[in-house]
Amino acid sequence: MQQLLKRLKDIHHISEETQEHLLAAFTQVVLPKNEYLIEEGRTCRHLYFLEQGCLRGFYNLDGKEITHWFGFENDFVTSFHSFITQTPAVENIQLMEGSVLWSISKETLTKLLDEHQEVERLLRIAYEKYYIRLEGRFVNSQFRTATERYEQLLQENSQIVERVPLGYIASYLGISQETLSRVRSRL
Amino acid sequence: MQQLLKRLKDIHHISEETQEHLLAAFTQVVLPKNEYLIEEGRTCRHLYFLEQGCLRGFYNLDGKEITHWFGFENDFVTSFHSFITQTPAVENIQLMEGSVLWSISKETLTKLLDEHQEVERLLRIAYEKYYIRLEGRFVNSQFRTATERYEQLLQENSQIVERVPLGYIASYLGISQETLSRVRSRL
DNA sequence: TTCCATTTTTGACAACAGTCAAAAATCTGC
DNA sequence: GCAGATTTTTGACTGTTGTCAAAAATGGAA
Repeated sequence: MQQLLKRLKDIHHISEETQEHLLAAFTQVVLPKNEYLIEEGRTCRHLYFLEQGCLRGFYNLDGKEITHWFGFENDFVTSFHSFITQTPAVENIQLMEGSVLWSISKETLTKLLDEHQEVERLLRIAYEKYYIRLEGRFVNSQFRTATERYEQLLQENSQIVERVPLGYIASYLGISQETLSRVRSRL
Repeated sequence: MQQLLKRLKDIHHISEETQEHLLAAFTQVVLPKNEYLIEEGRTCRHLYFLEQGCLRGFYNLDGKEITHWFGFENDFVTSFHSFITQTPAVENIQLMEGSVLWSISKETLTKLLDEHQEVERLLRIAYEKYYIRLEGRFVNSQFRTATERYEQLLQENSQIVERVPLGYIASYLGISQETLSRVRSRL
């Protein structure tokens, strides 16, 4: 739980009192490999902090599974669209390893936001960070070739390459598994 | 200015008092076609509300201009990365039509955030909306063909097609101008 | 209206990436 | 350690898109 607290404090300063309330709001969840955290069609009522393990978000397109993001240690994960709008998720989130997570419900978070101005600010800053991170990924994905994207992944996110099956990485990069295999053998 | 107020109120309820402070914080800016709002390498110190007109964000990649987003009436625009982190912008923002904007500086916004909890919440909710909008665009851009992306643009954002030169749209969709021209002639 | 600059279209060709299919390698549970 | 399932690689072929170059169309200013 110290990990979660550290991550929160890295985003924005939190008073002792708010720290206590925040930590009390999270519940530990331990799940085995391949389990689903969120399933398509169901509304996502929790936000999770991933303490240990890794997972992927994917959706179905023309019968194929498209993995569009990965989560690792110290990430906050959920289907953001579903969690924010409280509408059914279009994606699935599945554990790629047995994982330890900390969960907070939408209601509890809303309550904290009302009661602690610091939490409101913390969340605003967290969204800022997440926004510009997504923007960076978007720009890179659209305007670089498959090989360039893989090379960049190797440099900036080598743990993905080490911990994730090639097929998932291929769809994450927006290319076929065969092409990725060839790109890799060329390097 | 009523347009700006309406847009803010659509995001989240604002008290009369906060409304006054908010509106007083914005300054009108009128700029002609082709003018730059933000230039690559300079740090962006303002957030803008676009009341009338349209503009594009683009950056240079291997000597080519890549337009990666457009702004139209009622959009909040800036180089978010530069504005949030206060580091030099990697992108340019250029007016595609003569435009009327309302500008707020980073310092003024920071002050408002400190003094009005409502503004903090409004901004948090705005980021939520912008985040899930970007997420949707990301998913579509990476996993659909050029033709599909253009068809979707026609359906969901026909004003882009009507108001923006084809060359800008092509790079927005991540394809060459020639390919877009052929896609269009086939429809 | 006319001229010039800009934007869009068309053609020919090359390169990159996708698909289908099968073989090879790797991982898992017993 | 073995058998079966899963994952990765390889091969042959196809199709889409990019590039370069030139022609056609469009738009704006005088």
